[in-house]
This record gives sequence, structure tokens and C-alpha cells, in this order.
Amino acid sequence: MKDESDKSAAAPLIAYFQNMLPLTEEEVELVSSKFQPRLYRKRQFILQEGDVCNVFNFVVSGCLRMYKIDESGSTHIIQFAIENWWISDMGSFYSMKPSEMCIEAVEDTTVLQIKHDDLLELYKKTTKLDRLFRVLVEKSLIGMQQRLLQNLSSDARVRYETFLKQYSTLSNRIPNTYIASYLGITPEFLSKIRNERVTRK
Amino acid sequence: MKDESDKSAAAPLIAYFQNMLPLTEEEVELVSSKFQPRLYRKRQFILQEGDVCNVFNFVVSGCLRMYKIDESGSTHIIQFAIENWWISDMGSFYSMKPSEMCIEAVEDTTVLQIKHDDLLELYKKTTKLDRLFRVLVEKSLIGMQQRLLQNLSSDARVRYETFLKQYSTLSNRIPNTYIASYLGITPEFLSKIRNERVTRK
DNA sequence: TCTAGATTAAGAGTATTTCCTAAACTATCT
DNA sequence: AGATAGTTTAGGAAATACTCTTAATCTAGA
Repeated sequence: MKDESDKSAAAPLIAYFQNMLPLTEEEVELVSSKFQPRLYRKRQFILQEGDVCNVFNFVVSGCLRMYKIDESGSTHIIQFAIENWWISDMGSFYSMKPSEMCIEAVEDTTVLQIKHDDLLELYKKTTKLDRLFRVLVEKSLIGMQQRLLQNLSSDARVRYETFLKQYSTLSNRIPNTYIASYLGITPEFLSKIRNERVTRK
Repeated sequence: MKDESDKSAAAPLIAYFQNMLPLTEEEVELVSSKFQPRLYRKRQFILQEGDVCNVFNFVVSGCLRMYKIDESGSTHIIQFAIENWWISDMGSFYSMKPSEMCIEAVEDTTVLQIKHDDLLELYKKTTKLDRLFRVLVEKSLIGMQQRLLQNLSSDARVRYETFLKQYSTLSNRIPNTYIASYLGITPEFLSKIRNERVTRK
């Protein structure tokens, strides 16, 4: 009974994987058994600064943000994760050292989580998982590189435009303070940019 | 004869892999046969803007830089690659679309290259390669995330200090103009920062 | 309904950084 | 060895991109 509900809970993840690479019946079983569904309410923490990030998260629905608070107290959002995105502090996850980051629910969010050791076990049991994770980490890396390039070469106005295009579904779901923190500017300045945009048109 | 010289050329790469994950005799053979050594002279291009990045590069010795030239003509260095680092425009490599980036030799540099199709073949033949590449892409991603965080939260002075720590071997091997471009500032401003550092001590 | 947080606004201020010019130095090429 | 091109340092003026502060309005949660 419990087994079956778990399996159906993992359906979005299985669909996501099948779309990349067909899985056998056993692999579906295996993956379904290791990923645990979990609901986080808005503002709940998936990871808190100082803790080891010992799970890898796949977002089924909702939205998470990963950020760091610097010495002067301002927060910097590194990544949002919405439906079908992965999020975790990989540095902490693989080194098993305490994280400097927080991961927090922006909305009520359902994730499928796998523990560090269980993931290693999966890697051992079926190398298909190595491939799947290779591909998805590659995708993350490509995205991260794009973002870095943006930050190096564009001012806040351009970065905001890009954000709106890239996260069109997200931009009216989350507070502007978060967007400001993602772009690396103050909320007040973002407000000015937004005002400019409106009056220009 | 040719075979044997190739095999020994791939030795640094094999050592690198063995250090992550033991390889069988056949796997060593296989990998050695697919990676081609190549020497680039200082200022030669490994990848030019507009071309598809169809090789993955492992740096045996020397130094490469990957950068983009923006609309206003300024260059932004995304990554340096020295001994035992990987470099390629993964976006272009996997999508087979023309790259917006350049990869160029900063010094005379020896690389071991694998062509796109050969890498896919390796992935097919031995899933150990999936794992090896998963791990090395993970490392790249962690590094990239660190860098992004730096750029979001620190000014040029701090970024320069971090660069010096992180790339201590590199900082006196390459022109300061490159470092400036990596940090996202003008060479003149970098010179000012350097001057400040000296007089402060 | 109350309270806290989010958004907009507006003006002053500042720091970081660029731009320009120029001179000194260094490496490269013939 | 000498010429040439690129690199580094320097200094001052200037711009811009952004922050800080205050405050009023609006919004959403308890």
C-alpha cells in the first residue's frame, strides 16, 4: 500500500528520466523506491546554512530558491528551481561539508528527494543513473555558464530583461525582492528599472 | 608504432582517470585510442566564434582561455584551463550549434582532444566514462557556482584577491589584461588595485 | 482587523569604475 | 639589434550605475 503510493509519487521523475533515456521495469522500481516525496510549505527550509546538504532535490511542483547571506547581511540568490528542475548545494553534497547556502520554499513545493548514500547506491546498481545525472549536470553547467556571462557583460537592465524571458512563468509568481536579489541589485533599484520600462512603452 | 606513441601521449589523461576510478586494461586502450594529442602555439585558436565546438579538450600542459566578445567589442573570459583541466563550450558541443565563444592558447599548450562522436561512442562502450564525466562535470559546476557567487557578492578588489589565491600558479604566467577581463574590469583599473595592494603593505 | 512585509517613489549621494592621455617598460619579429 | 606592437603603470576627470534614506501606499498573512 505504502509502496504503491510512493511509486505513483515518483511518476513525474520517472517521466522526466524516460524522456531522456528509456528505463527498464526494474530501474523504474529502483528509482521509485529511493526517491521520497516531500512537501515543503512556503518559507520552509530544505537546507539551512551550516547543515550538510545530504539530499538531492527534484522539484515536482512549486518553487525553491537557493541563496547565500554574505558578511554584510545581504542575500544573493544563486538559483531558482521550478517544475522539473534539480537543486542542491553540490559542493556540500559531495564533500559532506557544511553548506554556506540556504534552500528555501518560495511557494508550497513538492520535491522528490534522494539521500546521498542512496544516490551512490543507485550509481552502483545501475550505471544508467550515471548517464542520467551526467546529462542533467551538464545542462545545469551550461545554464550556469550563460548566467555568469550575463553577469560579466551586462548591466542590471539587460539582466532583468533576460530574466523575464528566461523565467517568464516565474516573474509574476515571486516577490520582486527575490528577483532583485537574483540580479544582484537592491529592490528599490529594480523598481526604478521597472518604472523605466513602463514609461518607455 | 604510431599506436604506441599515441598511447603514451594519453598517459596524463589515463593517470587522471585512474585517480578517480580504476580502469581495466581494455578501457585504457579504448580511451587512449580515442583521445588525440595536439599542440597549439601561443595565440592559436582551439575554437573560433561561429564554429561548432566539436571536441572536448583535456589540458596536458600550458594554458587556454575561453572568452566571449560582446556587442560593444569587449572580451569576457569565462574560464582559464591549465594542467588537468577540461575545457569546451559544452552548450555548443552538445547542441552542435555554432559557438559564441572563442578558446585560445595563452601559452604553447598540449591538449588531448576527443571528438563529439567518439565521446558518444565511448559512453556507449563503457559506462565508466559516463561516471567519470559525471564527476568531472560536477566539479566544474561547483567551481562555476563559486565564481558566480563571488561575482554577485564581491567587488573587484575582493574578486582579485580570490583569483590570486585560487589561481596562484597562473597569476604570474599570464598578462594582467587577461586577469582584468576575467574579473570583468578594465586593465587600468586592475593596475590601480594592484598599486593599492602594494602601498598598503 | 491588524501587522508585517512588498512595492513604488524620489532625491541626494557615493563608490566603483571607465575613459583618456601618456609615458615607461617588455616582448616579439625581421 | 632595432623596430614595432602590446603591456603595465599613472593620474585626473567624468560618468554611471547603483545605494541609502525616508516615506507613502499597497498587499497578504495571522
